[in-house]
Formats: sequence, structure tokens, C-alpha cells
Amino acid sequence: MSDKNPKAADSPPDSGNSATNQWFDELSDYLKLNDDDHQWPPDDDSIPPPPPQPPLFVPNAAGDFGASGSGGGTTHLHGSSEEISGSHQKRVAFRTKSEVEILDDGFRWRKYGKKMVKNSPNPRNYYRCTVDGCPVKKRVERDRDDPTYVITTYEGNHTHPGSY
DNA sequence: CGACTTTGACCGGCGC
DNA sequence: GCGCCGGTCAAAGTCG
Repeated sequence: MSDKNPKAADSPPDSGNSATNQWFDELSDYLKLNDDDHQWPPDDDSIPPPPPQPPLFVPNAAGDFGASGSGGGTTHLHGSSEEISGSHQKRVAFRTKSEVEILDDGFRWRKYGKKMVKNSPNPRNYYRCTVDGCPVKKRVERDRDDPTYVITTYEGNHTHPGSY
């Protein structure tokens, strides 16, 4: 890898992939570390998806994500946390290897929208925590290069104990 | 009966 | 000033 980043190499000839890749560009910074020769699944040589592995990933949040779900299938975790200055909300992006996008992270989500984004051939799904008073939102999108991977972006902190 | 999902339309913000 | 994209809300329908 020298100049052909999967992102650049995969960049559509269309115009409008510079500003739209804002978060993707950030993500790519994290994702790229696995695109070339760095796979997080260090020992995925025999990782059967069946085992319920909750995508529990508490970056540094105040234990907001006290998840303890029951898993939704395969889950290879890899994410990036970013604190929004000026806002106490937290944005956390994950890339999870899963056949399903409905990963049970210990919370219940209600889909409130679906949108086709230009950066991805796949639609983006918008979920919201069903718990009253919980401002947490979740954005789920399939990876462009690996449809088997799901990019989940959490926004906000849960104001209620997890585990339903 | 209740809860959740799905589709479409509308609005706002940003960029050119 | 106009156009484009993203994001959210609302209503209806379906399933458990």
C-alpha cells in the first residue's frame, strides 16, 4: 500500500466524493489499518459466527454502553470513538462483521428511516433507542468493500441501564 | 391490541 | 441563488 488506498482506489469517478466522505474519511483512517495487512481478527482462522458476541465496546464513555446483549451472530469488533467538542454527546463508529445489521447490543432499537447514500451502494438505516428519554441514535450501513461488514455509528449516551 | 417496520415526503444545511 | 444530500417525521400496514 503506497498510494492505492482502498478508498481512493475505490473512489467512484463521480464527482461529489470529497465532501461526502467526511466521516468516511475519518473512519477510513481507522478502517485502513485493517484494509491492507492489518486484520483485527488476529485469529479469525476459525471464528464461527454462531457464538453470541455482543459488540460491547466502551471506549471511554461513562459506562453508558453497559451493553450485555445476547449477540446477533458474528461480531468482529473494530471501532473508533470520537468525542464531540461542545456537545456532551458521544459518537462511536464501529465496523462489525455480521450477516445481520440488527446486532443486539443490549438495547432495543426502532428503525425510523432508511436512506440511500451515494457513498454506498447499500441503503443506510437509522435507528433510535426505544427507551423513553434516551436520545441515543444509531446509524447502520453496510461496508462498501465488504458487504459482510456492517458499519454501526452510535450517537449519544444511553440514559438508562442497558440490558433492557 | 400493541409494537415495530417500511416508504415517501419534507425540511434544513452546506457547497458551488 | 440554486442544487444536492442527509436526516427526520409521519402514516399505514403487518406480525406477534
